[in-house]
Amino acid sequence: MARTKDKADIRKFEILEHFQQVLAKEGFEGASIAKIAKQMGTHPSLLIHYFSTKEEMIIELVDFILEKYESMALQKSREILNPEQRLNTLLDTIFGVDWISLVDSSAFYACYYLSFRNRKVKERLEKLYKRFKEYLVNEINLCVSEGLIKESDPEKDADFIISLVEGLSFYRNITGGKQKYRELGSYLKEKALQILTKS
Amino acid sequence: MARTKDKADIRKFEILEHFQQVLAKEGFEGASIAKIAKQMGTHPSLLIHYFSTKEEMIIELVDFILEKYESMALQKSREILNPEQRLNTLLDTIFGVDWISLVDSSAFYACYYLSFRNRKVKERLEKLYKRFKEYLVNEINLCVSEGLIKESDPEKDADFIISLVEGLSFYRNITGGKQKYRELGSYLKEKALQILTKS
Amino acid sequence: MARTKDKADIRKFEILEHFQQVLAKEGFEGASIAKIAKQMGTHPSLLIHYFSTKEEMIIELVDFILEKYESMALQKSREILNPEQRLNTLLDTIFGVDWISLVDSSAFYACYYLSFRNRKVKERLEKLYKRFKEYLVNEINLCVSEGLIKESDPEKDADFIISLVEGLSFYRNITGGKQKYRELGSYLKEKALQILTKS
Amino acid sequence: MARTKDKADIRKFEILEHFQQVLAKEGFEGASIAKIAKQMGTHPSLLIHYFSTKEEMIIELVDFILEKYESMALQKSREILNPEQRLNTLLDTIFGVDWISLVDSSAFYACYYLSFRNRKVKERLEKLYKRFKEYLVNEINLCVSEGLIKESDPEKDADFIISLVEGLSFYRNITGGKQKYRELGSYLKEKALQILTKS
DNA sequence: GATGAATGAGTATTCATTCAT
DNA sequence: CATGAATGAATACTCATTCAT
Repeated sequence: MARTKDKADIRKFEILEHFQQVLAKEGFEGASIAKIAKQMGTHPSLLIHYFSTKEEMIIELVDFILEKYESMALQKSREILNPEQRLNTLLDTIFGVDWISLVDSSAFYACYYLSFRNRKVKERLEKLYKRFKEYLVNEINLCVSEGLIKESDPEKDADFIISLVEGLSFYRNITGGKQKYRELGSYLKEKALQILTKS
Repeated sequence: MARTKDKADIRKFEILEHFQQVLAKEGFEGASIAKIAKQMGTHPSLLIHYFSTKEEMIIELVDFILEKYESMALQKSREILNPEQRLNTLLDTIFGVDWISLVDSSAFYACYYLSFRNRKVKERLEKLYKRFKEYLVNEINLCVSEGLIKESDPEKDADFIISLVEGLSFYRNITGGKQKYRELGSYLKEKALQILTKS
Repeated sequence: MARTKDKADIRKFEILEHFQQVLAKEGFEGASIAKIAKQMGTHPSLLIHYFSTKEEMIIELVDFILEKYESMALQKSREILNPEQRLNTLLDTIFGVDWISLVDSSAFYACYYLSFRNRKVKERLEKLYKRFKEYLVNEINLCVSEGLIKESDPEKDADFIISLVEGLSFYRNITGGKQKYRELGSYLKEKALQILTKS
Repeated sequence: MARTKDKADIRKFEILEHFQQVLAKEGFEGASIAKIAKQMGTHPSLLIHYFSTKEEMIIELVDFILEKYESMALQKSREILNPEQRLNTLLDTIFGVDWISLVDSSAFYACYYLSFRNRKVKERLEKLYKRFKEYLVNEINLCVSEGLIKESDPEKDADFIISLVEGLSFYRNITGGKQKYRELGSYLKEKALQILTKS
């Protein structure tokens, strides 16, 4: 019978949304409490009131961003039973435009860059990728047991796929637009499939 | 008999070195002129004397870092004539530990993250990767003409390799130490070779 | 029953008072936020808290000074009905010591000098003198209708009086003390009266 | 047989010219050595080289400006013998546009404002007006002895004229353009003549 | 729960000036 | 005669945070 979200949570959510916006515009150096407050039309002390510290605010923002990143990621393929279709859909998803576009690239790399100096952030990222890898390993094992993939070191192949996906995402911000990204994405997906199935 | 560097250049170089150090320790938000000066044992005004603006200092730092990144990168394979050995050495280099360790990861991703909001930085990164890609395309074409690689879309395969390399570099900072990196690196290199040579 | 001034206004007033003091002592070049704060026994950031910008602080100071200048200026003569007495009192006031001493000369000329480069300040000064002139024109017209002054171009005569008054004020700061000023003031008043009444 | 100006004097002159320009644009607060140097295309240390101190530079600038102000001022009437014409020409000059336009108003009032806090500057201004007054007293006495002016307190009338002239100059910068100034100038001149000659 | 006054350390940059060349 | 490296204090302003209401 509990209210699922109380007022404070809503407020916090609202603040984090604005934080992310300012972060995207101004980078981590420029994303000050004052600016976030200004954009919200409140006073800096309100933000402190809810998070007590900027450090804390940052940590919660990181969670906020990474949760977004993960939440929608691997839904689609879950219900498909045919292993071939299932693998295909999975790869389509992670090499596709939608996923990467989910989270503002800038915000994601802000977290990544932050992880170099902030242990808590680093831990969160590690967990995220650990879960991602586990998921992939599971999927690969499934394909192996179904005979779709003959021989594989699932651990290494999962790493391979993650590397490829992240490389794509990294490279995207350097070499241009959505169209190029889409093309390269489907090329890489093909290669990943080749490697997995040795075909 | 000309002086290769005059006093100012030496000083600037020195300042940029210290800038990079502080950047690695404190991140972009924390790398203030005052801190850099303090670490050098000088006054902030001296840094301004040489760069007049922090913005300018940052741009020169980006050049400084990216030049380092590029300079040593692709030397080794250049003199090897045997195409098979040559390709092998090239891949060893770019998937190896040394290259990526050349530049402090944090500094490199600082540049990358900066490129989201700073056009000049973005342009510099784009150029860097354009040159990298051109180099790879050349090498692939060479292998094709020598019969080592049978069929290839060199443009796309270059993109593939870069993605894989950058993915490795990205992933490295998340999943742990040098040893793991080395293993994953050589696994990815193998896969890259497989894809190129269809073996 | 409303509070006539809330805390912020009181604080602002206090700050402006101190600003004016420092201005008188150190001139515009020397009147830094830090010095004003120091004299108040507070921190520079507090002043910024209330005015957000030095520019804004200056504008409010100008208003502050000019309002002082205008407020007490033309009160005395207002209630006198006899036109001769009334004109006399008016001239006594504006050529007298009290009025000019009201505002620190230095502060007033600081505003004047500032008006050369600051449009807002210029506009405020223009308004001040426009009102002053209108007031004088009215008075002259009154004297004309009462037969005290026979022929006059009220506009030009108002300009004449203002010029004389401001000339006196200007000249005062150059040629010495109160006593001399008082003498010259009453001499000029006499001449002004002569011109107006053609006697 | 001495060179009338050596190189140093020319350089100093050049510097002071630029100083005045910057002063007009930026006010005293903004007229820094660095900016003057920049506008000249030299280095700050050069200015210091010639004036050793900014204080000194300012004093020399004040002399520079006030000399300009005085130099051309009272030339025209000097050679006229007919006393009526002579007085008339004198008044035309000092109430005319040319004189006041000689020196940039802003620069002149910069000196005036500076005199509040700088004794040396104050002394120089006092001398200037003392000479001005002496000159006027002489002229008035001349007119008296020639019968053109019947009764006068030359000292006070000189003060009267100076007040009027300075009032005009002050008022000008507030109420608008050259045309208005010209009109008011000739009106005030007329009044001055009236007062002097009691006509 | 929210506001805003207050603090004090911090920011990039400018200042006049000194010194060595 | 001129340059420019170097200094150190000063500038306006921003920062995260505390506190009282």
